Amino acid sequence: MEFQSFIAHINKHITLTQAEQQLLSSKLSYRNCLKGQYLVQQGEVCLYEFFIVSGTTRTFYLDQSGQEHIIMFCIEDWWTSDMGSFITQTPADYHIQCLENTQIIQFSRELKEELYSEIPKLERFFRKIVERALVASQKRIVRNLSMNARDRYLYFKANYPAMEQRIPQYMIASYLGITKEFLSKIKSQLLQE
Amino acid sequence: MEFQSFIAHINKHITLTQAEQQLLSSKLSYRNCLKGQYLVQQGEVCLYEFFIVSGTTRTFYLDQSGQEHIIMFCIEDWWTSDMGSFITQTPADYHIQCLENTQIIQFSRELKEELYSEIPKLERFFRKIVERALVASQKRIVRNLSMNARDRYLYFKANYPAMEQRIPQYMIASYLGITKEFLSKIKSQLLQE
DNA sequence: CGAAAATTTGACATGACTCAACTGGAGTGG
DNA sequence: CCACTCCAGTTGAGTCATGTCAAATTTTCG
Repeated sequence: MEFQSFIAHINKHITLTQAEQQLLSSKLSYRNCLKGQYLVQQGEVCLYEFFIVSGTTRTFYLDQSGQEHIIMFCIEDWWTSDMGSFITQTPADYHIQCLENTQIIQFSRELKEELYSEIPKLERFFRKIVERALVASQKRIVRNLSMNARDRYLYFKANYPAMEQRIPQYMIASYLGITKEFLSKIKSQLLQE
Repeated sequence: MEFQSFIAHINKHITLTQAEQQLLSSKLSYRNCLKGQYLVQQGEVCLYEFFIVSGTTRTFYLDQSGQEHIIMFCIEDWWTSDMGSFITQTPADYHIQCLENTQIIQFSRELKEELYSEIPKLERFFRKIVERALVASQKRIVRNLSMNARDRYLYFKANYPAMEQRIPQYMIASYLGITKEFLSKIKSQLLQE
């Protein structure tokens, strides 16, 4: 079946009948995005939630002084969106950009409402996904509060080894909340040990 | 009716019938907690989600060096819990403590499952609540990344004026990610302007 | 009133930033 | 295949925001 990986992802959290899987599949479509392409632009209303089938995205905030602050990276099997914008239909706070060619499935509000009414179980699925994301987000706050730059980098390296390869260092620095120069110094210091 | 404020809170997000309101009320009970009391202890499994009827709580992480890092304050009409612990039944990452005498309604996993099956709409309600919390959490990450200590304080003051009165300064400092001494210096500097 | 807790203040230390110069690939075009 | 450019990454000197520690002061509350 075509949307196998997505269905499998859902079945990790709830159990869909064959009929429900069929119904769901019939409403989906893939979209292929190029490296560099924007899925959401800060200031414009975010119309979708995105499930990443393959590829990588970054979500970042551009402040008044033109600096980028990376909130999250997203890889296959994860969801991304500017949720605040999506649920209230107000201008997005963040940009979401593909860092590689990326294949996604996108969910508009209408599609989600339709799915909720036809497969009410999905309400539970999305609740669980958001719960997980909230837990991760709070843990990130704690790390930023309680760890210094060096330890945050070591944590990142240990927990997202795949990302360290695929993502340029200056973006990792931004994600960690430090400058690219300082990350470079941390790395060279770590090598000397 | 007894659980009026709670029912009103729910009705802000979904619409319950009279019968559903009755049913819901019949399953709830208040619990009164004293200032200083812990609702959740780091290291122990968190058994409930809490709705705050009145009072204030803080959620904080105690690191190896014994330092406290405040993740959030909670006041009336909000929810608090260690969600990671609650949903996976693993030891909690955080302490949750009452800063005043606090009246709560607590929801165990069993109660929530029961409610979900009897009032499926609540699935949607909780999804929305968690979505809101996630949006707030991500915004906090961005503020911590993009603003300096002084601006974070001004933001806090402007957006949570009520809390500034009720919460000791050293906790606000911890929430902002700075030391109490430095917050004190920021305040005195602001006064001189 | 008195003790404990919270806040303030000052001297000094340091982690992280800025800026500018330099290095080294990865294209690109002649 | 070389020369050129562009972008990511490195390195170093100087600076700044914030932290540490210790003492003084104020507030809270039994």
